[in-house]
Amino acid sequence: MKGVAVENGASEAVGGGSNLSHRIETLLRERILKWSYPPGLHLGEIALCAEFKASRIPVREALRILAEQGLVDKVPNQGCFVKQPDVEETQQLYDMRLALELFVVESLASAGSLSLDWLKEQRVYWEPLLAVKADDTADRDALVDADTLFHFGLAEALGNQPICNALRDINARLRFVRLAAITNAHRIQETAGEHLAVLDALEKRDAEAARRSLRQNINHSRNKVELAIGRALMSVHKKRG
Amino acid sequence: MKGVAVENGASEAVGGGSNLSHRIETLLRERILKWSYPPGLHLGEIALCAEFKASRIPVREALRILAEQGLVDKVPNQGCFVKQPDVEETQQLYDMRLALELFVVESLASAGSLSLDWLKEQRVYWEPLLAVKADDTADRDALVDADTLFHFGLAEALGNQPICNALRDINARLRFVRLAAITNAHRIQETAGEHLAVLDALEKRDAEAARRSLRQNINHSRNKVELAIGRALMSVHKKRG
DNA sequence: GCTCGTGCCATTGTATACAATGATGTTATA
DNA sequence: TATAACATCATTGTATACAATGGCACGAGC
Repeated sequence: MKGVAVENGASEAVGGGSNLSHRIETLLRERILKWSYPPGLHLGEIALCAEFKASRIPVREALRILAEQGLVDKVPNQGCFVKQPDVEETQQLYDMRLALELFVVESLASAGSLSLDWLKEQRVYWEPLLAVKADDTADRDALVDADTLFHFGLAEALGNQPICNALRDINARLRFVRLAAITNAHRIQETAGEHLAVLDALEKRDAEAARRSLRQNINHSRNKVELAIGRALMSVHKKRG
Repeated sequence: MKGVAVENGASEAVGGGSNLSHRIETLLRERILKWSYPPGLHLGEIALCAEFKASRIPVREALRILAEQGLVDKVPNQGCFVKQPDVEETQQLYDMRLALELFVVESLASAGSLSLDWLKEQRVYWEPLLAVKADDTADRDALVDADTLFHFGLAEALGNQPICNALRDINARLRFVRLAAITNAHRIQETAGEHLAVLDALEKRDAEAARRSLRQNINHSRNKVELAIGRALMSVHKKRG
């Protein structure tokens, strides 16, 4: 381990990879996802070079990757801009997620290849949340992570790498919006119920029921997120005006 | 300047994008897909620099993109290698394609949003192929293109950009293998029949039937490709031995 | 004969520099 | 005042150069 002597003013430890490109990429992604860089912000290569005290090469690499993942927009001769939340695109990403996950649960139900340990583990997590109280200030980040683990765990159980990768990418593009997906106690209960329904169906190897429950879950989430994007855009506009 | 005696006579005009990275990327992809670069071939940055008379920067970019698309493997401290056809990965890509396309036809059938023009156009193309003769030396490339257009047309009709992009990527990764998918008259007839069945189901807005026919079509294709990969690998091994 | 250390080399990451392209802003003229 | 030509700047693509890391082979020592 070597001491990382070169760091920017915000000297938070960047867990990221070993090379500078990756560190910059991680930092940028973090700031974009946390809205620390507001949507529409111009990300000039030279400005970023100054900010990270790096040359253009690593910055370019980072921007390229973020552009591929859809977190920044690359306008041909003007530079990069922090992606604006886009309702239509978000809906479409949700649809793609739905497409992949429907297939996943259908396959899992047919194959019955889901480990019982995992099923139990998920049950243990979600069942208590059926009775969550309104004023329960549950850790939202933890909930979002658990939700991710639930969905991602299904995909992993199928063992299809391309599908897992695609879902990971979709998740990255949706995450800064999904923070708003689980907002209140009602939605937490609802989510828990839907997840448990999926688990039940998988255990019974009922593919149709699994598809139905999963579709319900994702569509509910999608609807919440649509509202959240509206709010977020409004707030951004307010800040600008 | 080092006199590296690498002469590629391929001075053909590369239609590709305007920048060097993109041209190199296109050339490399072409050669990999055409098996002009055999699987496992080491693609050293410096060798490629010499070959394309470019500096490392564009070459790196090209290699990176190809690595992302899965056409080359990037081994941490050894460089890039032309991807070996991988039966398991191919199967998984087919599964992912199936996942996306099942959702596409299901949605299209439910929404009934497929243009009648497109339906007719596809019918006109595939119906004659039901009666193709054994010795009919149809243009295989044209058939593969038509097949691609059929499947891609469905996705486009749904208008979901992320799904279209994903399918395009999958196609790129499968293409050098799919050339072997439609091999004989029997399979051509079968394919035509399956496609027409999908079209019928979509016209009747029967989502289940559409899913069934599409699944059949893709699974048949998948099976053929599995055999083709086996043959290809065998041939490569023979050449090596 | 086997194992371990060392030095060389390929790969990789990064920095700096230069050319070209397209956008923007300014000024001069009608 | 409006428009057109021009100057300037930001972005982008590319080249060359240097540092660092890890692998591999060769040779020395046990």
